[in-house]
Amino acid sequence: MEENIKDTVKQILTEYLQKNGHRKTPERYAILETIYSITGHFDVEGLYKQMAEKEKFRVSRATLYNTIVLLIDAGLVIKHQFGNTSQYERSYKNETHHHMICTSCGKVTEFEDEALKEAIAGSPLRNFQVSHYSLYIYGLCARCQGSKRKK
Amino acid sequence: MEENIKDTVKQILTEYLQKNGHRKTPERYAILETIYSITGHFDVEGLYKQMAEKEKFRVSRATLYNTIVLLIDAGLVIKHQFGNTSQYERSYKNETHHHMICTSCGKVTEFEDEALKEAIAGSPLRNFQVSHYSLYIYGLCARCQGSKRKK
DNA sequence: GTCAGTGCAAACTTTTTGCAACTAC
DNA sequence: GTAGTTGCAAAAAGTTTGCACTGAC
Repeated sequence: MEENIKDTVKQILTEYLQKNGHRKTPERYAILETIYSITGHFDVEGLYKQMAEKEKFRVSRATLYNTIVLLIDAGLVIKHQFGNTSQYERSYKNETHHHMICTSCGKVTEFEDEALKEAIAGSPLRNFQVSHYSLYIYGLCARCQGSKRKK
Repeated sequence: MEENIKDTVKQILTEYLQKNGHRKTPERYAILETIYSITGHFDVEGLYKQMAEKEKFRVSRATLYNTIVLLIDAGLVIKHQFGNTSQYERSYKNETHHHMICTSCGKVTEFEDEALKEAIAGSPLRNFQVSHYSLYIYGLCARCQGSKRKK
């Protein structure tokens, strides 16, 4: 299953690169491979470390930034912005989900809600071609409700 | 009406400061006043300029950052994160709304949808005390749909 | 062989922090 | 008088950019 998805997204990347006159560099495939082995969110620093340590492939931060822009444009990655750093996650075959963010400890929890999804999908947007969306719900997580302390 | 709201939020700030043992400095009230004269979103740089130019009050950027944290904690301001800079907006008596963000030109449009609001409010969150939420819908705005160009 | 892509380091931007001066209490 | 606040400047953190080198085509 997982390998299947990786093959598919590589195929999508290949088509995207060809169509846009970009080169099929090993860096791009290695980055895509690594991203699709990460389940949740990641930021550039985390991706950098993971590639340096777990994968044998070392790429520069600049290339990570460049490549992520490509992957977003290719529809393979989406970008989130909570906290100080940009967070990313793979988007192909990744279930749409929502985010609960604790305003005290910063913990991010994902959840799904079919009714909510339908409500958002059914929202009448005039003259706007939706690609994806993000719902962030802020509040206090269970742990922080008792002790309202700031980190 | 507007003045009424400003008086009310100042009152809320006063109570918040007293309860938490903070001082009632003129900077804090001037910042609150300025924020509540801004209708939409703003970032720290914009707030800084507006205070320097339109208001007679000059405060340092450091104080703006410090004060905004207080105001968020007091429930008078909420924070958004689209684009590179943190965006803020006043939250007292400010209608909950959603955001459409154009992935091509970056334009942010606000809209309201009662059904959506109810769906979000009705979403069953276990062990999470909601304070507020943000829905960001990404896609192409009318202008950018024709010419899919990147800025 | 050519030019897009990469790595590196420097530059930039936004936000945080340390510290001396100030002031609300 | 004395902490809490402010302003400034330096530092930190994240991202972008310039440029020489490399390698995909």
